[in-house]
Amino acid sequence: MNPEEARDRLLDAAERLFYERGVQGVGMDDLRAASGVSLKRLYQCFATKRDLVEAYLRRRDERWRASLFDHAAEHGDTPRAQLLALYDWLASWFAEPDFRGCAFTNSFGELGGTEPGVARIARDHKDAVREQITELTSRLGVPEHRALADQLNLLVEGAIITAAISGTPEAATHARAAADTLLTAAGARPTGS
Amino acid sequence: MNPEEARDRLLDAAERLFYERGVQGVGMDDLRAASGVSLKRLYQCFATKRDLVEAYLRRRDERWRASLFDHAAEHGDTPRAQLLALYDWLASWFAEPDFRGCAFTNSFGELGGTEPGVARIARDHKDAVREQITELTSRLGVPEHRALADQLNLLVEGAIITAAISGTPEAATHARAAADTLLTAAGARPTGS
DNA sequence: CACTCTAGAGAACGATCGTTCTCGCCGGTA
DNA sequence: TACCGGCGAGAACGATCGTTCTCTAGAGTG
Repeated sequence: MNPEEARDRLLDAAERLFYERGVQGVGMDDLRAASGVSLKRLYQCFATKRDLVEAYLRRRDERWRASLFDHAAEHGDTPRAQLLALYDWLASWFAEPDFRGCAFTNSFGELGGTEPGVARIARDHKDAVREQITELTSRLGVPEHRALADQLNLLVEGAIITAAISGTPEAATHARAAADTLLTAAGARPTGS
Repeated sequence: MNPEEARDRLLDAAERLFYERGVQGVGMDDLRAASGVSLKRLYQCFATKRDLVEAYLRRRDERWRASLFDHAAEHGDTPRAQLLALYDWLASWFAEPDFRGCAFTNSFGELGGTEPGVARIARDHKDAVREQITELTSRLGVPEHRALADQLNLLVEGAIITAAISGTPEAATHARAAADTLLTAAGARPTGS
């Protein structure tokens, strides 16, 4: 097994186990067993558990945002439709059987108070999401598009945490309806959807 | 020291330390030191750490909701004003120096995947908050008041997690503005505020 | 005073965990 | 063949932690 493959398998195992059980609920030996990578190679790839946790979060940030905003770009021909498509993506995410909320929110809750690196990665992730939403609202041609983006972002965050803790996906449809109202009130032309 | 006082001091220490560092970041000896209650009495009050964690969360649920909705009742003479007052309460909470988000969200992120008791308490808490918001929207005299309550609740949740991770309190004002828009769109008479 | 009961301080125990070390095996090379 | 370097398996180490146990001192009671 070459080093890149070992690293990928470790990150795959880390993503699955950390997300499912929390960081402190997964031991290095669990990761060895789940990845098939020996402890010696594991510590060659990641000198400490903290390094592995941060690499896991950074990779997840990139993939998660790409998946969300690629979906939006592909499922809407207007900025307004693209913004509403965010909530459709959330709905299908919430329906996945192993959905357990936002990995960054969960990691922040677990480690944010004691691990500044984790807190910073969570903050960077949330900032990046909000920035990409702002990019979409900027194309609506409405005044106060930044304030609108902040409000739409709150609906995204609220839907994720509500769906995670309630265990039901309906928060996505509530968020979508609220977003539709806010878009209309902000002056975005309705698209009929 | 009588048993009730020991219990109170333990719960006070637990609330402060668990909220600040996360459950797994606090040892039983830390709680002993912070509370001044000996380990022997600690285990007389709470047979296991899990029992203490759940008691901490239950007490916090009662106090937190009472504080939020008492403030709403006292700072609004109409249902609409009371609903908007929720976000003012959030703003002052977010500004507290040791604010670190929702204790239930944080505990769910840390332990929800492995401790069903914690997951259930978090779910009960969120359900209770939403129920109390629904109680307020029911007095607005608008159609679809339940859907409106769900949407206002998403703004509350989104504001809490956003303020926690960003470290800034501005999410409360964004949430309030969005709530105002949603209330108006739902047909609630403006109060001028 | 003698006895008993309780509580506190802190040691001890057993489990877990992050990290490192040992050892034996195998592939490449002269 | 003889050597060598790196690898995997898993033991070992040291720290932490939840929980229990020991020992001692003191308060209450006759």
